[in-house]
Amino acid sequence: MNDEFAMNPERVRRTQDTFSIGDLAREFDVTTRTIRFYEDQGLITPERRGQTRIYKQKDRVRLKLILRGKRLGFTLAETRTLFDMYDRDGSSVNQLQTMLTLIEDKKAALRQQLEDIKVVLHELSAVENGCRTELATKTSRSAN
Amino acid sequence: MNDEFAMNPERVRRTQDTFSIGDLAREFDVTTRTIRFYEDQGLITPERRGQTRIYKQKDRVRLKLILRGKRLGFTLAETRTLFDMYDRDGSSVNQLQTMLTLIEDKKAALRQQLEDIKVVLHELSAVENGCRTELATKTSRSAN
DNA sequence: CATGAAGTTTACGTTAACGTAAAGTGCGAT
DNA sequence: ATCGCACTTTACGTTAACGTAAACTTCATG
Repeated sequence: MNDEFAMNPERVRRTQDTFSIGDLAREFDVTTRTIRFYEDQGLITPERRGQTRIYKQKDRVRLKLILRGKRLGFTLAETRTLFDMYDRDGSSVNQLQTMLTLIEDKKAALRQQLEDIKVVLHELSAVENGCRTELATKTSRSAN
Repeated sequence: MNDEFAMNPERVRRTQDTFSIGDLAREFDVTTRTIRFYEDQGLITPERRGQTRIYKQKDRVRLKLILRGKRLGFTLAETRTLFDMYDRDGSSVNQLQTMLTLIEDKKAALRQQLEDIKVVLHELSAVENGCRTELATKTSRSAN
């Protein structure tokens, strides 16, 4: 009914199959420097056409995963470990278990952080009350 | 009744009035390097007897305050600002208000962090569930 | 053909709070 | 006199994830 949803590959290009570094930078709102850095760290390995990097869907997905991992608190090294496992054995049970372990660790660390923050918030409130009290004293003294 | 609680200054020394850098390091469980670093940053200014640093109660209190500030998420620079204000005007209302502002900022940041952590914890749980589901699939397949 | 946008490499800079190594001084005790 | 320990200074190293600058190439377009 709507041409926008036609699946005919001759008439509608739903997905690009290659991307420039700039394309990805714009799409994911990161700098090209960042993307090259990820390559440096062995997280992405785009093809080359001469000097120029050619990114394919696989690379795009990886970038998305890296960014997602970051949001979840994974270091680049951790994400790379996961990628490496996937590369060595795409359907590894081991890999999934490693991921689960990693997730558990992160969750434990975050729960600890959460507790710490709560404690510090209370301490800050205590100090705040102390300040207000002292401030009131000084203000009333100067008002006398 | 107990000599340990006698207040006669001739017989019982309740408080030291000077400390070596090692004394303080031990008491607060920091390295001497740390204490010298604080001095470098202008947070403490002990006297000298030749080369040797002589710390007095004032310095000890400051160190305690620095460490407390750290626990509360204050940077050394922020703590220094507070100290500077105190040094210029020991009973400054302004100084208390600065402190209150700082505290409010920290609290706001922490509350934000708290929310972020909660979100990430949920996201992690979601990914975790995804992993478990996939793992179950693979396991059952290999069991068949 | 010149220009400008986008791409490339190399490599040092950033932030915070120290760690660590190197090399020397001071002093009480043996 | 010589240990040995505590103390001193100076200055580079650490961590993570890029930022930034310099200097160059490639390509499409006017």
